[in-house]
Amino acid sequence: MGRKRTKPGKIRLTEVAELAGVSPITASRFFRNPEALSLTKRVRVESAAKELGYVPNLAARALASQRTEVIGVLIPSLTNNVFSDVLRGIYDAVDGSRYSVQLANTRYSILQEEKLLRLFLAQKPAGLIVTGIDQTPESRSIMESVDCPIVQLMETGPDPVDMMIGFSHSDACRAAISHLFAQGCRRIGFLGARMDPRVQRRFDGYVAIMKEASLYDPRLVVTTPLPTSVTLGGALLADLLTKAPDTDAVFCANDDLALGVLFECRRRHISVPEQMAISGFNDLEFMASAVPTLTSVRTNRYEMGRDAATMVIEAIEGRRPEQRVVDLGFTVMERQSSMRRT
Amino acid sequence: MGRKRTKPGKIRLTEVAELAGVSPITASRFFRNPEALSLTKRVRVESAAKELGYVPNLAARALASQRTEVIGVLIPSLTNNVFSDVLRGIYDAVDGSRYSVQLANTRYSILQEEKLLRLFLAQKPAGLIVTGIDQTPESRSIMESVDCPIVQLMETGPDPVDMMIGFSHSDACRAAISHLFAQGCRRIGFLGARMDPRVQRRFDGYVAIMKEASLYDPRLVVTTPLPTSVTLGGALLADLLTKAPDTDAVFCANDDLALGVLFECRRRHISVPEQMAISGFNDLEFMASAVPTLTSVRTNRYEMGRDAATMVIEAIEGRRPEQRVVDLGFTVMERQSSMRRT
DNA sequence: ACCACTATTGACAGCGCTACCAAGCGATTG
DNA sequence: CAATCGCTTGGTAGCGCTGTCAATAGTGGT
Repeated sequence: MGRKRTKPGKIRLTEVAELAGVSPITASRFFRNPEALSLTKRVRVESAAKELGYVPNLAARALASQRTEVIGVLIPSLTNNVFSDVLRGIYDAVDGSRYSVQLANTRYSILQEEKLLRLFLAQKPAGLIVTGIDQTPESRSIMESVDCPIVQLMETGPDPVDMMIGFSHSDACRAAISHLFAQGCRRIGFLGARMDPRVQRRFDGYVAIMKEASLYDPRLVVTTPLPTSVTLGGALLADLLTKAPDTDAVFCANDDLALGVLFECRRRHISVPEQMAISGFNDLEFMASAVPTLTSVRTNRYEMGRDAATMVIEAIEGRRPEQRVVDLGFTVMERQSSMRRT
Repeated sequence: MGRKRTKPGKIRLTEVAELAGVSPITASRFFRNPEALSLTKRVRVESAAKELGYVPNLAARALASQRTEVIGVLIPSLTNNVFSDVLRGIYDAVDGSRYSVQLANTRYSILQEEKLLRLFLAQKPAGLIVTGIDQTPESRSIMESVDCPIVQLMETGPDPVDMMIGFSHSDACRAAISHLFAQGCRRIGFLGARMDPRVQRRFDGYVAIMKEASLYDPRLVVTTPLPTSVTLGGALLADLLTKAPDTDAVFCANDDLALGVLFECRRRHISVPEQMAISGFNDLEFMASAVPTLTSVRTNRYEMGRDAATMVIEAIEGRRPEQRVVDLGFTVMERQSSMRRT
C-alpha cells in the first residue's frame, strides 16, 4: 500500500455523489456544466454539496483536465499608479467569475517578461494579459503558439498577437502639445523619466509634432532612465531651464513629474501658466485639485483593465469579441496650468 | 481505456528520469531536496532536465503532496499607495524563492475577507499574509485551526494568530500630535477618510493625547467613510474650518488628504505653517518635495511587506523566527509645513 | 569478520478529479 | 414495429507527481 489513506473528514466529490445518489462523474458535471443534468439530479447534487460544505480540489481538477482557471497577468510595475488602476479593473472583472488572477511583475524587463511567460504557460493558464507590444521575438512566438486567449494592454498598434486594448500614446502626446500650441506656447519642453516603450512613444509623438511645426530643439528634451517621482520632476525642470532658459511650457510624460514641476516653479517664483505652462499625462486624481489645477491627458486605465479581463474571459468561453483591437482613446483635460488665453 | 494518451512531445518527470538513468522518484527528489542525492545522480538529473527543458507540473505536485507552494495574500485595496508599497515588498521577497503569491482583495470588508480566507485555505496554501488584526471571530478561528504559517500585517497588537509585523498606529499618531504641540499648536484638527481599523486607531491616539492635554474638542474632528483623495482633503478642511475657524493645525490620517489641505490653504490664502500647520501620515514620496515640504509620519511599508513574506517563507521551511511580533516603528518627518519655531 | 547504523535509491499505490466512450431511455420516424 | 435520434448517465482509466516503506550500499566500531 502506498500511503496512509485520506483523512476521513475530508469531503471529496465522491462523498457528494454518494449523498446525492448519483455517480461521481455526474456530480463532477454539476460543477462544470449544470445545464447538462436533469433538474432532479441537479437539485440533489446541489443540496448534497451544500450540506457537506464541499469545495472542489483545484489541483486535482487541473491535473485531470489539463487546464486551469487562472488568468496570468504580466505588468511592469506594482508601484506605478497607472498599473494599480489597471489592476483594479482586472480584479473587478475577474472577481465573481470562476477565474482567478495570477500576477507577476516584469520590472520593466522584457527578458524577465519572457521568463515569466514561459513559467506561466507551463501551467496552462486559461488566459493571459500582458503589458504592451514590445515583447522579445521569443516571447512573441511563444505567445503565438499558445492556444489560450491573450490580451495586450496599454497600447494599440498593428499586428496584435491575439487581442489588444489601449490607446495611441503618440497621438495622446500630440494632442497635448497641440493644446499648448493653441495657448501660444512655442518653446515646449519634454520631460520624461523611466523611458519605457509607452513613454518612448509619447516622446515620438512630441518629436513629430514639434518638427512639423519647425519648433523641435533637442535642448528642450530632458529624460532619464530613473524611476519617476515628484522630486524628479523638479530636478528635470531645473535641468531643462539650464539648457533652455526660454522654455515657455513643459509636457511631462507623467503626472508625478508635472506635480514636481509645479512645485519647482513655486520654489523659483515662476508663475504658472503665465511664464510656464504645464501639462502632465494620465490625469491622476490630484491633478484636478492642485493649485493651479493641472492640465493632463486622461487615459481610461481602470476601464482598460476591466475590459481586458472581460475580453479574455469571454474569449475563453468561446465568445470572441467582434473587434480584436479596442482603442479606448484619451481626453486632454485642459486646466489652469496651461490656460494662457481666457 | 480511458482517454487518448499523453501527447508524445510532453516532457514529464519520467522522461527526465529515463534520460538520467535513474528512477522517477529519484528525479523527483532532485527537485525537492537535491542534497539527498549523491553527487553523480544530482548532476545527471540536472543536465537531463535542462536538456529536455523540463518544467514540473505544479498541479500534479499539489495533488500528490497535498500541499502547494502558494502564499496567499489578503489586502483591503489595490489602489491605496500604502498597499502597493507593501505588495512590492512581498513580491520582492517571494520572487526568487520557490513560492508564488496569490493575491486577493478584500475591499475593506471583513466578511469578504472571511470568504476569501475559506477559499484560500481550501487550496492548502503554504503560508498566508493577512492585513490587520480585526478579522471576524470566524476568520480568527479558521486561521487558528489551520497549520500553515500566518503573518498579520500593518499593525502590532496583543494576541497574534501566529506572527505579526507592523507598528502602533495609535503611537504614531500621538507622536505627530506631540510634535505639533511642541510647535505651539493647540487647536489641532483631525481629518480622516475611509475609516478603516488602522485609521480608527490613529484617531484613538489623537483623542487620547488631546484629552490628556485637555485640548480635545469634537468640533476639531472631521471624518468620512468615503475613499481618500487629494480633492477630499480640501473638502474636509473646508468642513473643519466651518466647524472650528480657529484651527491652527491639522493632522491628516493620510498624505493624500494632507496634500489636498495644502492646496486648499493656498486657495484660501492661508499661510502654511504660520496660520496652519499640517501633518500627513505615511510619508509618500511627494511629501518631501511639496512647497512647503510636508511633515508626515514615515512608515516602513516596503520593509513590512518584504519582512512579512520572508517570515512566512522561513516559517514554512521550519525556521521559526525568534520573535513572533515585529514592530517596525515609525519616524515623524518634521518638515516645513509644521515648523513654526525655527 | 560481524553488526548496528546511516546514506541512497527504488517500488508501489494512490492524490481527487475528469476525458472518453458507451449504454440506457424515451421519443420520433419511415 | 424496428430503426434512429438526442439526451442523460455511468464505467474505466488515467492526469504527473510524491509519501511511505523497504531494500541496498557503504561506514566505522569492536
